[in-house]
Amino acid sequence: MHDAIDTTFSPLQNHLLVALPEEVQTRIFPFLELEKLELGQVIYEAGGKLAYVHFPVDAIVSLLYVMESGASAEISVVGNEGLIGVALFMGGESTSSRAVVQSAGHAYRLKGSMLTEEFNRHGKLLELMLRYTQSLITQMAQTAVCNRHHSIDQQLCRWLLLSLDRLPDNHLTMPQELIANMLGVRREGVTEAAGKLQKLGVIDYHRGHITVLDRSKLEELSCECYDVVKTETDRLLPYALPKKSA
Amino acid sequence: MHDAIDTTFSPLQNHLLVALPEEVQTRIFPFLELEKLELGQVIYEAGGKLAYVHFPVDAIVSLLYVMESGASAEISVVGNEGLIGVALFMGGESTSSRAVVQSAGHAYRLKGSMLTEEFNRHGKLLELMLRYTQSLITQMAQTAVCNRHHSIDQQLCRWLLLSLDRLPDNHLTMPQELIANMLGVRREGVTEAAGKLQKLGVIDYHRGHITVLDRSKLEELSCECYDVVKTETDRLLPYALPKKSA
DNA sequence: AAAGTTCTGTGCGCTAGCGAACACACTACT
DNA sequence: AGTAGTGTGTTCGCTAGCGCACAGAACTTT
Repeated sequence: MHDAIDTTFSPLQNHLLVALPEEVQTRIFPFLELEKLELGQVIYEAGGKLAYVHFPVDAIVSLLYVMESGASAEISVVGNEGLIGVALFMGGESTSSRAVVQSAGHAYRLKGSMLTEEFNRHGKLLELMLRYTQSLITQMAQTAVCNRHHSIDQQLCRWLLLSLDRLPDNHLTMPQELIANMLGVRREGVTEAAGKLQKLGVIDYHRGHITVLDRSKLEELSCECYDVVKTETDRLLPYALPKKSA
Repeated sequence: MHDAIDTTFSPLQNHLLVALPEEVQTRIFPFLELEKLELGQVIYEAGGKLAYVHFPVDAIVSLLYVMESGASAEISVVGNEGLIGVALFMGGESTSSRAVVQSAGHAYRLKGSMLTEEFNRHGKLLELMLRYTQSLITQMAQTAVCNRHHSIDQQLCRWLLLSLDRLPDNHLTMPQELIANMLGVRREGVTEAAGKLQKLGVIDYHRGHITVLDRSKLEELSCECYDVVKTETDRLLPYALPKKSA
């Protein structure tokens, strides 16, 4: 699919890792393990003890809450701007949500004990992790509001944009059924909303392959939620703005 | 209503403050200022820089998101188990939500600089704040899911229970209009849901005065969300379980 | 080429919640 | 006692989204 995709990866492709001072990098980089993440793979289960934190490089991971009834909803999205497993350093060691791979790719994982050790040095890593956590909080809060007030059409746009920002290209592989799980709506609802976008020439959708054709139109059709999250994330994590800083 | 309610307050009535080691208490308690909080008072505005953190003793504060359209939704509730203003130590200094007093009462406030100074000593206070923040995250995530999947009836029960847990008695002063703002629904929707509860003898509702008569019934009628949040909060903040630990 | 699987489109009846409009409280003021 | 104000109950038509059921299209397997 890609020509360059199977070249070597580097931890520097993750915005948090690249922003660490060299001293910290030399301490923890040797312990990073590259892991391949398949679509749908569960990185950790709700309530389970976290053994690792994951720093995505080209994968996208969703924090998903699954209810007793089986109904689900996405709480937030994580790409190479962040990490999966904040509960580890926040002190809880587990979360009530599940982490699922939304777009296949790769991530570096680090043993929980290694991370907390560095965290407890109370240096730049702590500061970065906390700022990232706040951006996560913003995203979750916005998701709550969006779930309450906005239409499926708008939410789909928001979701596509959030995914797009974390993707190397404008192409996403994911059947409508899974998108429906993320948004917490019926598959048919997604079919309809995606159909509209298709008709407008904003996206191209074929059997689980979405290509975004008109990004600005997408932003226009989305609710304010995308913008709020984006702006706040950029404010909190300024280093993540340029493509690379290394 | 209470005989003891207008006696002097103490910072020890806040579960976070009471859990601090004595050494930290002697450092920061002299700087705590007792503040009276009126119903509807805005403690901080969305996007505004935070000057203080607030530790409620007998007040309840809601983190509320207000959209461009004016529609709103509650993100989480804070009582004497927590504090208002986590963004201060998380590094963001501001939030996209507003903090509104949901139940009048009192809180101790502490200058932001005082808090961050103590936070940066990287002791027990840091640990407590982070654990509390994670419980906030859990609550926000659950709110997002609840907004997506549960009926107004269920959500009202959840909301009442969360408020009840943070209240000295089983009585709450708040018109349906404001509850509607919190839940992000129409006032009429609340009227209907509250009417049902009234008919079932679960609550007594008269012109903004709610008295909970049958708490266990309320738990039964609520969605799973209340329980999830409660359990997780108790797990993360075990010191908050008994009445006092000092 | 045939058969099976996965993904998408469509149609239909149903309900929760919305928006608006209004009548009736109960409280407070003067 | 009267009047204004605030909180509550109710009604009615409307729409978004649900649950279900099925048809067809596009890939996969053999």
